[in-house]
Order: sequence, then C-alpha cells, then structure tokens
Amino acid sequence: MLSHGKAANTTSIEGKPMTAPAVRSRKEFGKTLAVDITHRLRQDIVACRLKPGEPLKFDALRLAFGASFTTLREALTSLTADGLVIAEEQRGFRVAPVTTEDLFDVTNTRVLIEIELLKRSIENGGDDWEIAVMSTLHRLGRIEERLSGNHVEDPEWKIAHRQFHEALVSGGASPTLLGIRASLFERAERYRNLSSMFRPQSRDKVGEHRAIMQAAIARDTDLAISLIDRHIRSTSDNVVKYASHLLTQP
Amino acid sequence: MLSHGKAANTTSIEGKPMTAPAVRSRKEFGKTLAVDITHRLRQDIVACRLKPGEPLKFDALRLAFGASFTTLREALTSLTADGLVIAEEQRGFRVAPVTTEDLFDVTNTRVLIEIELLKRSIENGGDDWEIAVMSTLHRLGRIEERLSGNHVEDPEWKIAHRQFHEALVSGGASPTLLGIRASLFERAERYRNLSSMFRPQSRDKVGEHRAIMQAAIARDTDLAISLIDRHIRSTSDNVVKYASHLLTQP
DNA sequence: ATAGGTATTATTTTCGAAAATAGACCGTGG
DNA sequence: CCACGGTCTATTTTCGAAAATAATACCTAT
Repeated sequence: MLSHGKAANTTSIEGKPMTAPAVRSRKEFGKTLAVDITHRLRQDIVACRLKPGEPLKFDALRLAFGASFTTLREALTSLTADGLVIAEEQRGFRVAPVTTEDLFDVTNTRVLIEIELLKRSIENGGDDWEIAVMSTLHRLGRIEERLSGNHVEDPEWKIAHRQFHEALVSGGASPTLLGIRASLFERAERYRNLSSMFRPQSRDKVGEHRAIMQAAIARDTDLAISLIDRHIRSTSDNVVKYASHLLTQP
Repeated sequence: MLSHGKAANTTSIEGKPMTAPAVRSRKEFGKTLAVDITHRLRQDIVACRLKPGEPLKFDALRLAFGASFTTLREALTSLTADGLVIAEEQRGFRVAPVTTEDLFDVTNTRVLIEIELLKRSIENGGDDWEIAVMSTLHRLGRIEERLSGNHVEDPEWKIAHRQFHEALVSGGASPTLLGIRASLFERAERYRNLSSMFRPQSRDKVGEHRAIMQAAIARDTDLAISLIDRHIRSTSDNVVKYASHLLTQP
C-alpha cells in the first residue's frame, strides 16, 4: 500500500550540551502532528503512491503513519477540501479518483486562474518579481542540464518547476487566488505524475518555460497568456495521450 | 456568545413498535455529527453571530454545540479551508477577521469566477437553465413584494437570493468552479450581513436582478457580464460605505 | 431456490481523559 | 525598575476505548 517506515526521528535537538539523542517529534512540515500528516498524505496522493480510488481505511493508515484515528481524520478532512480525498459519510474516505472529466475541469479552471494571476503579475510585478522569475527559471535549466532526459520524475526538478510557476504568478498578490491556484496545481500534478510513468520522451519544456519567461518580463501580456494557456493544456493533453488507460471513464 | 441549546439527544430509537415520538437526531444537514456541526458553525459565522476575529475556544464550543473536542476540531478544520476560520497552530482557532483587503480580494475573485460561469451558462444553458433562472427570480420578487422594505435581513429572502445566483451560473457545469464560487459567495455574504445591520435603505436590487436575468436569457453575454460585474462590486462598495468602521484596517 | 430478515463482523465515528504546549504570574537579581 | 527564569494555570492537541453504523454471513419461511 505505501511506505513510511516509522522513520527514526531526530529533528529539533535543543541546545543543551549532551542531552539524550532526542527522538522528539517527527514533525517535518508543521507544528502539529495533524498538519504534518496532512502534508505527508498529500504527497503520497499527489505522487500516486496512494492510488486513485483506493479506500483509505483507518487501521491501515494508523499503522502507516503512527497516528490515531482522530488525528488522521483531521488530516483527511483537510485533504477533502483540496479535492484530493473523497469523503463518503459513514463509509469512510478514499483517494479521489482520476477521470478525464476531472482532468479537463481542473485544466480549464487552472487556465482561467493562472491567466488572471499572470496578467496581474505582468501589470504590477516589480524588480523582485522579475528576479524571482528569472532565477527560478535559471535553476530549472541547470537541473535539466544535469539530468539529461527524463527530468519529470526527479523530485528536485519537480520542486524547481513548481517554484518557477509560483514565481511567475507571485506578482499579483491575491491570497485567495493564489490559494486556489496552489490547490489546482497539486491536483494537476497528480495527473502529471500519472502520465510521466508512461510518457516515452519529455517534450521541450525548457524552451516553453523560457518563452513564457521572456514574454512575461517583456510585459507582453497577450503573448504570455497564450503561451501559458498552451503550456497548461498541452501538459493535460499529454496525460490523456499517455495515461488514458488509467483514467476511469464515466 | 451564541445560541444552540444543549438539545436533548434522543437519537437512534430502534424500530420497536410504540416507542416515543422520535425526536431523532439533531443532524439536520449531514449524516455525521461533524459535518452537521460544520454547517451550523458556518451559519453562525456567516451570520456574524460569531464575531469576526473572535477566538473559538473548545470549552465554549463544546458547551454550545454539545460535541466533543475531536468532532469540533474536524468542523473547524473544514471551515479553515473555506476561509471562514483561521487556525494558528498550537494556539487554536478563531473566526476569520474581516478586512477591507480581504473584502476586495474576495470581490475581485468572485467577479472573475462568476463571469466565467455566467459566460458558460449563457453559452451552454438549456431549457432547464432558463426555467431555473426565471423561476428563482420570480420567487425572489414575490418575497420582496411581501416584505416591503428591508428584505436583506430576512432569512427567506437570503435563501431565495442565493438560489437565484446559483441558478444563473448552474448552466456551466464545472464542479471545481462551482465549488469555488459557493465558498466565495459565503465569504461575501458575511460581509453583506455585516453591512446590512447599518445600511439605511436597500437599493433597487429587484431591478438589478431582473436586468441580469433578461440579459442572460437573451444570451447577451457582454451585457450580462457587465451587469453582474457591477452588481457584485456595488454590493461590496456598499459594505465599505456602511460598515467600514467594522473592518479592521491593516 | 430465494427473498427477507437477523446475528456477526468490520469499520467508521464520537467521546472524554491524558499529554503537550502556550500564556500568565510571580519572585529574584542585576 | 526591568529583565530573566521558573512555576502554575489555561488551552490545545493527541490518544485509544466505546458507541454507532454499515457490510457480510447465515438462517428461515415461502
């Protein structure tokens, strides 16, 4: 089902001289266990280590994450709001299924939101925005050079990729829109991960990203919009092309 | 602080012959207590019976809702995702504060989303959509006739009003977008409720709604869009005008 | 055989006690 | 007087047991 060994936890050793090895808290992400488990569960779902549609039974989760009913319940409730988990009252939770319908829905919504945020960024983005866009793209390029071929599966590439897209829209500061965007990005990433397992060769993302960056920095709104639109949709088309057999058809 | 009597709990009377009048379950909204409490809490927050910024302490909530820590925690976690509750790790929950920044953010996002959905509805809406739009407007009109003057505070009017706006966008079937819209609508409604307590006279909503309906049914996309845009923004302007003293300035 | 009910088991949901943490209070030493 | 440190209190967070509910297996009467 999944991984997560109980993982020896040597986080946060406090400043005292020679105090015990301090097993203290496996909390990597948040202060409370619940938000920590939320993040870990989210990662497992996005990475498809937990398969779409799979039932999330408490006994199994309790074993895998070493937390109690209540804590897990809270984590699952959070993820339900993100659309990564489905809750059926009185009948437990399961990983949200992947469907072509949902993929298109997510993609269309993403296009709408990303375009709006990109517009605002181009309009209002200052020096720091430009720098963020350029530097995140640069890092992405470096990683791609190093990892010739299939970067898409590399965790470092994924982070850099996410950060570039985040930087791109960071100029238009709307907490609400940015929150929605982040959630949609993850839902989409799950589909990307699904197809990356079957995709033969990755297309020229380097060039695509560079073109988007240039249009944005040049404040060419129309061009930037049309590029990002194509970029997002082509990614989603790729999923349909290479992973359609994994999508449960309605 | 708030209402919600302890409400004697005569749940689950099993099917025996002549057992008591069966008060059966205070669960009005969902099957599980947690989702039920989520809804009740949501209503209390939207209606401002729970004041913006107010800390949500477990002891008090437990008394008011007659549920345990865990159940309340789950409810609060849900509401956090809706932007109605703020969670500060290790320091509990509190009702999301109201600020002009947030109001503008919500309003702008709403305009974006509602316009998109309205576009799609006008493009794809069939007979059932037209009928839904017209009949919900009709009901709204009737209620306004009956309640001359300040309808905005009337719960029946609120429901009819929400249903009209829901019908208007129900043609563009995107679960994701509709979910976002619903959440934003409630966040906005909280602000509306805030200002309605101080607004001297309600402006001509009847006419506004009718005009939107007519433009939509006539499939005049541009007109409908500009009307809904103005409608949403003017509502928000009203809040600033009459309730600005309640908004915590940054 | 089979529909319909009934006991059994599996699983989720809810609870209140116990642990962990933050916040307030208070005295002490600079 | 103020800063620092430690104790006590208020509050949140986590746990595992207990209750409620759904799923399954089994039995009986038609």
